[in-house]
Amino acid sequence: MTRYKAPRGTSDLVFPDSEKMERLIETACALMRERGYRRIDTPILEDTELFARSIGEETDIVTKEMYNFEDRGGESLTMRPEGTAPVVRAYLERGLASRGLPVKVYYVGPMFRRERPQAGRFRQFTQIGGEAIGSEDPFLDAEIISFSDALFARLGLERYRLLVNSVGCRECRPAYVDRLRSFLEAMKGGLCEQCVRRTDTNPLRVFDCKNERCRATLKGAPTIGEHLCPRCREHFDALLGHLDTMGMTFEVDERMVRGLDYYTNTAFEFQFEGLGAQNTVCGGGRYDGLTEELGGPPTPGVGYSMGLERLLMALEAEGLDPFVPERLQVFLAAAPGVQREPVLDLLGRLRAEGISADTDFMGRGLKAQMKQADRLGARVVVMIGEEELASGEVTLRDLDASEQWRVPAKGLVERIRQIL
RNA sequence: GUGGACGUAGCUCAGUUGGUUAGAGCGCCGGGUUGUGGCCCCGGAGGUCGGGGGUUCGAAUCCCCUCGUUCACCCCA
Repeated sequence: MTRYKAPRGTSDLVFPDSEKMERLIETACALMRERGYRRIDTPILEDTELFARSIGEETDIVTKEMYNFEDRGGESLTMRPEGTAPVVRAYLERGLASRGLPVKVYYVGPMFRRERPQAGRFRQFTQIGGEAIGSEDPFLDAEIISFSDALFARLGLERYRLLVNSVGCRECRPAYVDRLRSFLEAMKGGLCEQCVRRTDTNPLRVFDCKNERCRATLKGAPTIGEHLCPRCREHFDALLGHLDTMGMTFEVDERMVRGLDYYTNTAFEFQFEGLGAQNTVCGGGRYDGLTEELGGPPTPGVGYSMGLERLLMALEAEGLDPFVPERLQVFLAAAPGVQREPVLDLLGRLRAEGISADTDFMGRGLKAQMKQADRLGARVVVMIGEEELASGEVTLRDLDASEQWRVPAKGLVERIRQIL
């Protein structure tokens, strides 16, 4: 056991897992591009204030989960806990609106939250996310939501469900929350200790309580659905209609709340089976007030973010393995005593042709080199020995077919191409 | 932040009521083929038994503390 270990909640991603993640990222990014989204990369560090303002001063993320620190110049910086606020900040700072609305962008990268790790929860995790800024058309909400569905379909995933809800706007939500709060205060006797506490801090959360008595008490609670203003109602109904026509199956879950303050109207989540307690792989929604909160002009926006480690777990849970690792195409094995020059020359020529090639660097015997070739999944081995060199030939072995031939070094590349 | 479970080779794990040089399988290195993989056979390397303290003639094994991992709560991707 070595002295240094990866910090709690972080881990090394080692091959072949690292390659699965790489392929997953490639697949997801390609799908975003197919839908007209362009790539954006924002810094991992941002002003602490950016997150406090956007996510909400009282949220768990801001009050206890952020990695923030004072840098040597005295500024308070934070390692991003999520991707939306930085994107919106960049949208404003870079004047992306002038590139034409809506601005549709996607990002991939690490996010950081200082929580206790558990199944599907890490302190550093990878998200892919997309944001569509500039339109309040519910069709755009539907497009954002349908991305996940399309990605899951491409990966072969099936055991998931989509939950959607409307959390209202800046007018109707506070009114609803007040009404809910007074209901909860009146029914205090029928609630557990935690729910009584939540009545003050985050009343919407009481709907998550598993306690039987609370559930019974909450039967008569006012729902957000009954309290949406006409505008929000219309937006939500239109969204549901669009999801229908897109052929997506979903459940309206009026108890679903998102953990970030900036959401308005649409909120949605994709949950999977078999992932443990952390079963949400993708979450998102609309954030029509966020740009103003950050000092910009009123601009609507919708987005999603997806946890890629969780997505990998979902694949595992469904027994899917869509990413076969790439094989090495050629391994060059030189018999002991053979000069380096002809080996390096051939290696260079193969690589220049775009053929993946590797060779021995351990000074091993031929047998051990063959073993290495096998371990690397090489398709063919080119053996170079004194004899071959003398006659201007090499031995070409097809490891899959277990056949080999003496071939002239001249047409070797062409010959290898035939096998591959 | 709270609670439970668990820490023995790179990995997965054995280790009998505390007893002498701590084991297996896989992996790794080498040999069986002085120029040939995957199967098989043989050999080898590799372990402060998470760390510290205590009990004992003797601790991987019992006790305490500590660190770590893991699962759950809170909350979330």
